[in-house]
Amino acid sequence: MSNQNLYNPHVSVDCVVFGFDGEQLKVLLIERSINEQNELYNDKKLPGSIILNDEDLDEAASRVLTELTGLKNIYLSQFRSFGGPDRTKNPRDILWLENTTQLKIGRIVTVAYVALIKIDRKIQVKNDNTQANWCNLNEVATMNLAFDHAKIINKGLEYIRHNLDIEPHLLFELLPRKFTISQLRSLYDTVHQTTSDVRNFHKKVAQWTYVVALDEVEEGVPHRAARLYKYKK
Amino acid sequence: MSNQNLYNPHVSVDCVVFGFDGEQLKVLLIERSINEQNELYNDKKLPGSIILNDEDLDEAASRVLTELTGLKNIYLSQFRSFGGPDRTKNPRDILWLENTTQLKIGRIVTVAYVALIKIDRKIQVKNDNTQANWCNLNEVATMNLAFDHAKIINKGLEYIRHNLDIEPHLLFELLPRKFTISQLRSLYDTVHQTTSDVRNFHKKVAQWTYVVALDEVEEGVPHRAARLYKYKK
DNA sequence: TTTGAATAGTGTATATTATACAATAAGAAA
DNA sequence: TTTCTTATTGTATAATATACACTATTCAAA
Repeated sequence: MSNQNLYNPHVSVDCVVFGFDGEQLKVLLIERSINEQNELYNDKKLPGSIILNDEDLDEAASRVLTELTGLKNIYLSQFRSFGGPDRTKNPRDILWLENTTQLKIGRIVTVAYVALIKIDRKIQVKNDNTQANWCNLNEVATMNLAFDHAKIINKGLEYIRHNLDIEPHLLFELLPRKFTISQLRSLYDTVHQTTSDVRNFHKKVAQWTYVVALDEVEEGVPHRAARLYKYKK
Repeated sequence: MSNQNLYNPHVSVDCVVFGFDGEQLKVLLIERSINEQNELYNDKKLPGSIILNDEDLDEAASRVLTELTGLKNIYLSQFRSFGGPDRTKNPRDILWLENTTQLKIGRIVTVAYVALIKIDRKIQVKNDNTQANWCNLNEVATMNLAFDHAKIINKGLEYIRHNLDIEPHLLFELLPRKFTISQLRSLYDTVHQTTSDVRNFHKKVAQWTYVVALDEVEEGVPHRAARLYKYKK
């Protein structure tokens, strides 16, 4: 157990990373393979890990996200901790934890973060056999997820739904640098679970001083091209 | 170290309990005495404790609050975790922790909760030398507080300021069962840091279907008595 | 080159909600 | 009866949100 002085095996961080493909919200999940009695078992998990001993929680979340996805300088918001005594009781999860950490694992309390990122950012695995993929949010319910990660994703979604009202700026983390009003409206409606009127939405955006029109239109569409806008804080 | 199998000394919960005395917000703090080199040192801390091994975080928060204040059936909302590696580095705090828990203490990540309660609820210490008191929020900055509890209180305050907009119902946890519109307005303005117009506030409250007028007026005031209202969910 | 298909872009009338503002009512105390 | 203190109430105006439908532009196909 050589990691003993490096890692704190009682606390972890998990990152719920949301993206938007123009139609729906997606969440970034890591493929996990477990060799269980010589049968290979595959499922998915959130990017996360136990924390280092000398590391703050926010630092741990950033580090873990970079290690597992290559993503750097991502704005992460802590939204909730999960610590039910049963969350690390599944034998498959324990097996995987002890294999990957080389530590004896008891109960782990996890501190969960959300991040919103542009979906076209390169997700590059740096080291081993981990593989990160975008998954449709509405398929999460039907997938096999490690630990209580399905619950964590749902709570993360709730969190951004409430907090984008307070922080509308976060929306733009999910859009390309240049975007159309249609894209913005589609995202807005997806997050807020509304269907807003096209004209009224244009009026609303017109008052957002941080959305500025560019002298460009989109290209390669088989119809009238829409004007492009950018976000300026 | 007989508590070893009972307590998890790596994770704690802390409760930021707010009350309202009609004029300002108050927070419930526990007196702490530390015998440091034969000098008695006094300061204050939030009601909190390390968690039990078989206990969920929410359960731990309820238990701790009951143990330290006698309060039961309090609605607690988890709002944030604090886990900087330095938060349990103050020798005085370590001394106190090891004395009270009889455990070797390293780093502790704490999960913080807020609660809002009626200030006239009886706070009764059940066991030992702990003593809980209401403290004015605006004096917290000038007091000596354990660990990072000053920071936790501030974040808790931020949390209720944001979340009472979403959950106006929580406001009524802070008022007596029967209250006047003045009291409600005073609380509302204190929390939201506003000064609202009397007439407009009456109109606003009139549309809150969950605030119902009683057939009673307040008593013992040296002027026209105000009508009493109650909260009905 | 004309036509159709697809999406972009725009204005006005109405309803709802928020704000500003001051005089009267009620009860207690002198 | 007067005075003091707080409670209670309405109206006019401004700001914001909503409902609603036609014309514009571009590409592609006939």
